[in-house]
Amino acid sequence: MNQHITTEENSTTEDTGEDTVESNLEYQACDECGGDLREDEQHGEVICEDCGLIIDEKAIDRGPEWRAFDSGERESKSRVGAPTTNTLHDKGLSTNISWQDKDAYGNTLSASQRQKMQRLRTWNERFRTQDSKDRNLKQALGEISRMCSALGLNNQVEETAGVMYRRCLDENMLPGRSIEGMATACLYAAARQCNTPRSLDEIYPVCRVDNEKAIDRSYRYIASELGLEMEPVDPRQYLNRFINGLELDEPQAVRRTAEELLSIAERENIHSGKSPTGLAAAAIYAAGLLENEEITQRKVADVANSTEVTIRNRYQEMLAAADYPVSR
DNA sequence: ATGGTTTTTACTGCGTC
DNA sequence: GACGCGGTAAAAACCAT
Repeated sequence: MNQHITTEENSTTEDTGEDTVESNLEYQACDECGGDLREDEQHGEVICEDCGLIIDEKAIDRGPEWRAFDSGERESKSRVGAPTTNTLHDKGLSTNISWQDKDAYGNTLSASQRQKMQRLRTWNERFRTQDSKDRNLKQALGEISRMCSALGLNNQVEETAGVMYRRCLDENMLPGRSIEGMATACLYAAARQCNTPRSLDEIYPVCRVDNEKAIDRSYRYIASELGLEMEPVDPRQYLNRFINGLELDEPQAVRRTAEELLSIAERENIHSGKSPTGLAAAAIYAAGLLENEEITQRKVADVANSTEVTIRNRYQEMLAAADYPVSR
């Protein structure tokens, strides 16, 4: 049984997000060529349909759109209360007292009322995070949220990571492990499952875990304990991001060629056992050669967190497998 | 723990600008 | 001389067993 954890039911952007995003994008045009923009939700990127320029890597959570224009929509969109979210430790269901000292009409409160509200806030906060699990969860979700922002990962990843962490907590997997480590591991797994992988090398600098291996260990633990069936990362998922990190004249040509090379590599079975980032880097470098782009091994290695040696080995194998150089 | 594989580190020589 | 590239050897990391 393939137990992919997703949060489709609870995703706040699920049913309304798509049309909303599409209609928003209609009004925007690509800076480079003026083409239409398309949101690649899988990769959390906004891409120009024509030239493929990535306009925005960090998907913005545009939040729920609660408008309904006919009875059908009203039916499908109707909810009781606010949407629940796994990014808050109580799923956003608890009382929240505004920090502003305003009443419902926006009028400023009197001094005594202000004092009263302050006391209520204090107590509300105490009840909200009453037991240790809640406090634990609150901290973990805060960490996950922070790291998601730092890494430019979208809300779906945050939700998924949140669900995973909850499961870890429910299954009593936390004792003896650090909250930060498990939260980071959940995020790593979630990013992979949402097809927006980030390598451990990328995650490590933004997390608050002091050793990189601990994350890896926790990740494996989670994956096996929760029965996640994690497939190896597809190197193609790194292409856009890495290419974007290089300043190229024809990024799209390079991307297409690199994609092709990776597909061939996959077909010829020279990819298994090799690091996905290294493969992606080598494909980009090789594509650069074929497309007459000036890309140095050093630069690709840098954006891909790999090394020149690895790129050399991989790209030669790939070109050989592809029977290149064939000029095109 | 162990052995096989892959990646990284460090160093070298070569050609070019 | 700096730079990009290719190769190598040895260390380190990784992975299945």
